[in-house]
Amino acid sequence: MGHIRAYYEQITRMSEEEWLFISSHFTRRVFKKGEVITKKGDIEKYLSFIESGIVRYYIPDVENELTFHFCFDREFTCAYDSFLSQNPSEYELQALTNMVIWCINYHDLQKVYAQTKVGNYLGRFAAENLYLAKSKRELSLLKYTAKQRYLNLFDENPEIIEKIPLKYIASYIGITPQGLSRIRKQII
Amino acid sequence: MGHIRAYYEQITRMSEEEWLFISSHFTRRVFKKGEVITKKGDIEKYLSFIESGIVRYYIPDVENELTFHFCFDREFTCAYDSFLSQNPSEYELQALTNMVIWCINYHDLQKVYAQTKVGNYLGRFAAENLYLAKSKRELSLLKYTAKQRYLNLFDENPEIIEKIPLKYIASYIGITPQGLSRIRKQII
DNA sequence: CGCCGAGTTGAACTGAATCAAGAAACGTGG
DNA sequence: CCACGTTTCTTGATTCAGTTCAACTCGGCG
Repeated sequence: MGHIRAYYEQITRMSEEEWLFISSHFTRRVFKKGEVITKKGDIEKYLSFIESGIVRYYIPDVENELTFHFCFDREFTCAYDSFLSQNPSEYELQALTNMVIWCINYHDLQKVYAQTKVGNYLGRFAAENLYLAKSKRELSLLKYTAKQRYLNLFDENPEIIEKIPLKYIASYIGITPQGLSRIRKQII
Repeated sequence: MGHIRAYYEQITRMSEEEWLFISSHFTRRVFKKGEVITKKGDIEKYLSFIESGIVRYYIPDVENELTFHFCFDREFTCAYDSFLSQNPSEYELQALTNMVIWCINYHDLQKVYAQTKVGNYLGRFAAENLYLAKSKRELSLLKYTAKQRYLNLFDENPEIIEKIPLKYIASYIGITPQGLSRIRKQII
């Protein structure tokens, strides 16, 4: 659980007391490669910190499943839309590898927000950064061709290209697996 | 300024004292149609509430200006990326109509966050909702064709279609003005 | 060994871009 | 209030990025 503390310390100082209060609400969970962490239609119960593993975010659909995000080691992961609104999720989270995560449930997090100043600050900071990341992605989708988006992934997040099956990457950058296969051929 | 209070009251209750503290930091500003509110390269000083008027968000470029957002009456408006990070803005805000806005500057907002519980809550709430809106837009860009995105605008935000020049709408849904003109012809 | 899913490749097709030109609407000054 | 220039919108012809459908290769695994 030290990884969570290290993560928080990058953002703001926190007293021992605050850390004990916050950390007491996290519990450990384990998932196998391929398992679904959060199902479409369920209400997201947990905000989770990834100790190890990779998560894929996708909208399931018999014909045309849509992958739109990945999370890695030492990041928080969550079906935020559902978690924030406490409505059923429109998408799913799947473990792409075996995983270990640390979870805090919705009500405990509300307690942290209500009872610690630092919790509230961290919550706002997290939401702001999620917003900034999505803004960047919006511009990427509007501004660049699929080929350019793929090349940008190399620079910004090579981990995605190294560790994730092509078909999911294709969906993530908004094209078909065949389309991405052709783009790759052009590049080499 | 009553509109701001009404807006806040939709989100959470607030004491008279808190309201007086918060509202004392807002100042009134006026812009003429076509004026630039926040310039690219400048650091965003203000978070602003729109009393009346329409704002366009865009990345200026001699060749290919990119419009990616609009704000209307009784919404907050801001170059958030710049405001949150206090780095120079990569985009601009322009008044599409004559406007009246109420502004709070960065340092005063930090005071509000530091000194009122309700301010912090409102800040987190705002960031979370900005995130949710961008998430929705991400999916719209990945999932639908330009034609479908245009039709969705009718349902979700007809104000945009009624009040905003076609060339900006085209950019917003990710196509050229010529492209949108053709799509329109198909629909009628 | 044979099966299955992931990735590649080819051919025909499509949505949207680009280039170019004309029509309509808009704003400003006389 | 009209006339003129500018901007916005439309339309046509051509090009291009990426899709779709289909067939094939490759590697992992029971």
